[in-house]
Amino acid sequence: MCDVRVRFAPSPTGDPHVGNIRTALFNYLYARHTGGKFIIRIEDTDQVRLKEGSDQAIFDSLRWLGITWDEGPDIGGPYGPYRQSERLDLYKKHALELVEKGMAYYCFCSAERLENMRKLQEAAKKAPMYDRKCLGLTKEEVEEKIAAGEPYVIRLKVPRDGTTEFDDLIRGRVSFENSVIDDQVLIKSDGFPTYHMACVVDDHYMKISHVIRAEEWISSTPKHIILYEAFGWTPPKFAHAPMVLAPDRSKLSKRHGATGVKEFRELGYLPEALANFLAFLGWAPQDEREIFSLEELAKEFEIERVNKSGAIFDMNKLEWYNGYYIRHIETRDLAQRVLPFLEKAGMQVKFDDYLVNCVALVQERMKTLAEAPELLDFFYELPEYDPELLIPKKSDRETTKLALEKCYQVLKGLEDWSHDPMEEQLRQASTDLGIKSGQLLWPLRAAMTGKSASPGAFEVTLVLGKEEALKRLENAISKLA
RNA sequence: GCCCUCAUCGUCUAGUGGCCUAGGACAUUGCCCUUUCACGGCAAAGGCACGGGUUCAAAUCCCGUUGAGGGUACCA
Repeated sequence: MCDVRVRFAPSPTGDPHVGNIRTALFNYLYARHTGGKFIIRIEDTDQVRLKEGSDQAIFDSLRWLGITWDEGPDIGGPYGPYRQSERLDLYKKHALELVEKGMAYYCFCSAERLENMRKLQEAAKKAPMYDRKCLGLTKEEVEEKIAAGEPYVIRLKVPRDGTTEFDDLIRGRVSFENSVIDDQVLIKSDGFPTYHMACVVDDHYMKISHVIRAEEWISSTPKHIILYEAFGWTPPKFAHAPMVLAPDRSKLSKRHGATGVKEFRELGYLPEALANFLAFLGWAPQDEREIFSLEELAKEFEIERVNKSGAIFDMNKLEWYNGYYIRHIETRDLAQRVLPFLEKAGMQVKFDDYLVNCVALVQERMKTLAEAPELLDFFYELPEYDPELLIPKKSDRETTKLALEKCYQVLKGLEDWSHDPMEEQLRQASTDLGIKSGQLLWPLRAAMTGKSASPGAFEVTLVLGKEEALKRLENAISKLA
């Protein structure tokens, strides 16, 4: 039994997509579950789509989520290099070996000819496939063309009969007629390998045991298996995870809103929440638990339990997870995480006990870290507000003014600035005035916060401190004068 | 068009032939808690795509239909 070695092989085209990261997560969890290795390989074979700085964006996103790897371009490993652009010779060498064996061939057809050919085939309602024009070239003709500097690609000669099958760990047996598989380009005219070539060669030399990737790769798998066979290599095991879809069931893309990990980070989602949510997109444990840390996921995750059908990325559920994690992490920790969002909103805030005390009061109301500024701003600066805000629905201006003045007296005389005596005396005060507690507490809360929705009156008053509380009461009373 | 894959509440899912009168979570609605907003508690509504088989028994197995998704590139 061979050791488990799995890999995440993104192409560096920008901020990694949550769908890709879900695939990375599954690989990671499988590796950790089995005690195997998790490898990162950068597939930078498309010089056109390549985006500068993407490697870093990918590493950052994974690290942020808590995903660690055992081998990769940044940390090296025994089977490097882990960047395909640094392995070009290897691919070329193996492609030539296939040509030598008669299993691949040079093709000099122009893009225009290929395009015309496809159009004709489509018009004739036939599957568009390369017509093997260049397969008929003699060795001499090929050499002549190469010598003349004609651009060329190397194509795999796919058998025209028989079937290619594989046992997918998630889907069971999948079978393709070879006759529908095109003669895949292996080496492009710029000398770079195609995905199919590079991925097979690398997975072999990096001793990858399981290829866990998204469903969109199912129809490429037979091409890969044919390649493994051509080289005389044993293919790895395959597992094709379901797609991550948008609410309209199409592929999740930018027009549906946030799709990149970095975006979710900036939107104020916690890595714990995103990871937990993503793990549940296409996978679920046997029992009914919903909350899992990465460690717990690694313990429970089984590739055989991954679902077959596409999963819609439901923002509502993500938000719920996020709120849950916000409520359950340490308050000091939350305060720490909230700080950059407050600074970004232009608030003059530093990390201190006051901040922690404030955060404690909004912790169970916060769904994303990005909401922190609007939830906390009044603790630092009382916002402008309409005097009408002070007056509860079931009260009037006079009563409210009286209530506020009473609050002022009570708070001013309150020696023990703590919750229970404050509550006791304020409730007593409303009784004394012959009004309902709401007729006194709403105005107090509104005076303290300048908001219609906020944490409770006692809690806020307590945190603001006597001096500030009295100041805000004076301000409120003058508004009603 | 051709090939492949998939199909349980609106969404994520549990379910591997009898424990299913189909369970949970999110979202929705109502009630409770309550000074507001949240949180929390309780409750309601809501689903096995359709049609045939197989079987004493089917959400579960088989076939077909329909629908959805993916692939069909010198992109990955």
